[in-house]
Amino acid sequence: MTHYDAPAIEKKWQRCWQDKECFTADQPDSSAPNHKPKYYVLEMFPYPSGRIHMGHVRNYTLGDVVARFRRAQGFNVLHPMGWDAFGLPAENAAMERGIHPGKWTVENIAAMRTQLQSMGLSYDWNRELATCTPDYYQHEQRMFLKFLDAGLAYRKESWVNWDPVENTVLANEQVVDGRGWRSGAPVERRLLSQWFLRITKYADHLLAAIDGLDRWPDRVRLMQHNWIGKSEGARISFHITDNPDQTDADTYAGRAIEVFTTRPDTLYGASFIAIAANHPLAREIATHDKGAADFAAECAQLGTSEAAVETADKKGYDTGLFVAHPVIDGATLPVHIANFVLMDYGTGAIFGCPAHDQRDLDFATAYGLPVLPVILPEDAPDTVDAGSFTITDTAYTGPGKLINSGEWDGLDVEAGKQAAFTTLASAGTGQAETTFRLRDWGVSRQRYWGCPIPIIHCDSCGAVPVPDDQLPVQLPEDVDFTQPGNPLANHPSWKHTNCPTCGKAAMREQDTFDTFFESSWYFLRYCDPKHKNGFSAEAAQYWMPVDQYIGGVEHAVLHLLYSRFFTRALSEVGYLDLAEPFAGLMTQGMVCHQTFQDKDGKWLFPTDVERDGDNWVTRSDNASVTAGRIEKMSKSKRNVVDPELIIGTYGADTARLFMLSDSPPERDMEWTESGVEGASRFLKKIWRLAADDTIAPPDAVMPDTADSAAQDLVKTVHKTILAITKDIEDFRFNRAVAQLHTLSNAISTLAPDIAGSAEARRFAIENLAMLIAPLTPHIAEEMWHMLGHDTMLANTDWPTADPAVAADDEVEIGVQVNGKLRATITLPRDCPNEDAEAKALASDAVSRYLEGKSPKRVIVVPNRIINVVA
RNA sequence: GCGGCUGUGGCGGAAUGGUAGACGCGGCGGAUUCAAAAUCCGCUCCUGGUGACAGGGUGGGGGUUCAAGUCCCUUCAGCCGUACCA
Repeated sequence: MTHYDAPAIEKKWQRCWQDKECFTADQPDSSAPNHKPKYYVLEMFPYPSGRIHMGHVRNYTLGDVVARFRRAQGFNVLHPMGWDAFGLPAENAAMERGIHPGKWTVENIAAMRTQLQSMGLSYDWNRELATCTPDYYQHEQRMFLKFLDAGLAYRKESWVNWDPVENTVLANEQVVDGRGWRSGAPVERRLLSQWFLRITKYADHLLAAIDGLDRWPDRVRLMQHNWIGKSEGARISFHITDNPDQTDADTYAGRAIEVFTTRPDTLYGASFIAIAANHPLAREIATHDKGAADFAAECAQLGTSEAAVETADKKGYDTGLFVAHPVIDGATLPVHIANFVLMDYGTGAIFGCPAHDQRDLDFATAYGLPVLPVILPEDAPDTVDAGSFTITDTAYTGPGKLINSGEWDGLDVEAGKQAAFTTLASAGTGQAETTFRLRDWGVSRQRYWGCPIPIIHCDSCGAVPVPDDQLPVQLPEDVDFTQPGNPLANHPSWKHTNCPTCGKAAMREQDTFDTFFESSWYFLRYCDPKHKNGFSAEAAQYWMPVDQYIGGVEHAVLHLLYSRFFTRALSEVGYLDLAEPFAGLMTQGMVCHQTFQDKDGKWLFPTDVERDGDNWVTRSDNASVTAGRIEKMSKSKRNVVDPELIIGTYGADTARLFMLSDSPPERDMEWTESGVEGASRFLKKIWRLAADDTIAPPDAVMPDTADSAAQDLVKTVHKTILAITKDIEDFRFNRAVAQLHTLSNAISTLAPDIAGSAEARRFAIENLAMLIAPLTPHIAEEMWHMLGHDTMLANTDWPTADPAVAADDEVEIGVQVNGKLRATITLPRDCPNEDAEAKALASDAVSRYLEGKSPKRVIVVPNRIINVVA
């Protein structure tokens, strides 16, 4: 008996699959109708960082199981792979190591492709794409120009993080505590003119269509729902008053500040107006008010990330201006500039009602503003009324009746809102309005390594699209990363061109697209990867939507929402006719590993340490090591395991099996050495089963005289087929693996010398090979081969089970007395409830607990449980 | 801050509202071996008991139900996202 030689087996079958083109997807052909139903499996394509990591191994193993399973079930499967090849890391490599981003990227792709191929993934490599090639990105230049024609793209000013030392725009992740990550200089907010895609046009559609995404995880649907953030409220105008104490007031008197609120019912409780630091009025005031200017500068240091803005201490600046209360005659409210008001949401201005909004209350407390309750809580004691109800340090946001609110008194919150709409509308100072949290998608990036935006700026003609015959606009190769700023803007000649309209000297747009642009349509390119227009409507119509999309939950909102929008936008401009790109979605958890630190707190690689009894020590010099928390694998904490090392040591099948074994796919998992060993041990075990020469030859038939134990094994096989089929359909791969363990235990414990054993074991091992094939395809093919087949499992149908054989005749069920388990009894399956009840009551344990009394009630759940209520 | 998720033996996890802990890891005991590795068999939630068995148990607190890991309320801890990382 030869031993299980994973590297040799894996290489052999990978070559076989390739030679026989097992995984080439059939393009639909109208002259030869394809009777197989299509199935599109897609994993989120990787950024080519240079080496695959365990997150990739997990992601692509999950996808490969689905692809192989569906192919075995008779689907025409499309399972492609490519490279999300534009992005910041390539530019960082260029700056740090002097290597060209393109060269770096191409080398990384080559290395990672080899690594992926060693995993035995069933990709149709003919469809491979890399987004950094003009062959790919030229299509998005045309898409963008069509969006522009259709009014789906436009230009406006927006804020960026500016590093004054590096002269570059920083990504949010490059801003650490308000400073540039490389320069350490405090960042400034700067306004730049940038391109936007009008995703908000589809806000309602994108929101409503979430209901139809029934094969998406609920949490992702909820996150998208909340991200779009539809809220219905009112827009209210507050007019600035004359104020004798304020010399500037005349400049502003009579002008309106537009406020959006979801709580117009609390208008009587308003005690101030707060506007964003970058609100037009605030910026105007800052031009002549040093205090306002200083405050704006302070706010600008927070950078542009929402988390930074929202977690900052609530601060404000009193402008000295007042506005008239729109409902209370003669009342005025002070106008503050506040750091917690966002210009991007609503109108960039709010009215503060401290009694019923915690943030407003914190602000009012800090700045000595009045707190007037206008909602009396539903559950307030009778002794509390409008006069005595007070708010101290907790705002009340629940339901109740309006108080201190003039003619609205006594209404509930909902009726109060309606009353407010009526009052405001008749006074002409406000109306009902719906706003969305979702903002238009800013696609301009001040970077080199991205798709050039095909626009020419002409002093006379403005922003002019690059004519079709001049597309694609290609990136220049000769760029310099040694000087600060955007290399595309620094390039001596690339940006200079002539205006396509008037012919005068003009400048190219020097920004490139956000890399989410590429990932918003790559799934369409795969449908027809050589097509001159990016893809054909026919191919897209056939393959789309993606039946099963798999990737990290970190993309739950942005990438998925942008892709949903992009598919709609492309349909609007005539590329195809489809709204939703992803019919099914599975979001995988992270791969984690224990962390290790030496006595100086330096992070250590798992390969640097070893166990010494209950402790950990360094391999090199036995120094003691602190074993820390189990965290997401990351380079910075060095708690990484290299997939190539694992595949080299144990084989791809072992790595794949361990990925699928213990944790459910959507949950975080911990990579452990012992887990890998366990997976490896299991594969060696099933290998020995297939290599056993006491099993029957192919085509052997179970003898009529077969022992009942042999028949039980056959039954177990049928049960296992049913269970694993369901488990794979439901993405419960860890359970499928457990079923495989149970089956292999049943095979190995069946005595070899009883009647029917040899035949039953052949039947079981053949099915074991077929069932494990999607998970560990190489060893499955080899076992199939060892069992005497000259076909390939890659071309073999999924096994089917006979439910009648799988069904048990008897069931063992629990008997409870008052909800506590007291006995178990065996009953014929589906026996009448009366029989079940009689047998339960007859059991010793039950009569002991009943103490001769008759039960009050007996609940019989057929084949499940019996509960006797005493 | 806001939005989302997760929490079950020593560990990863299993459990259509119906016998909590399948399966694996680790551990303990045994077989095999000159010995070891590998392999095979048995035991393994906690407490008490020789045992049959009894009691407790799904982050904490409360509730609904004949029955709650599962549903509801509340609270704590950790993780993900937060619009220029991908």
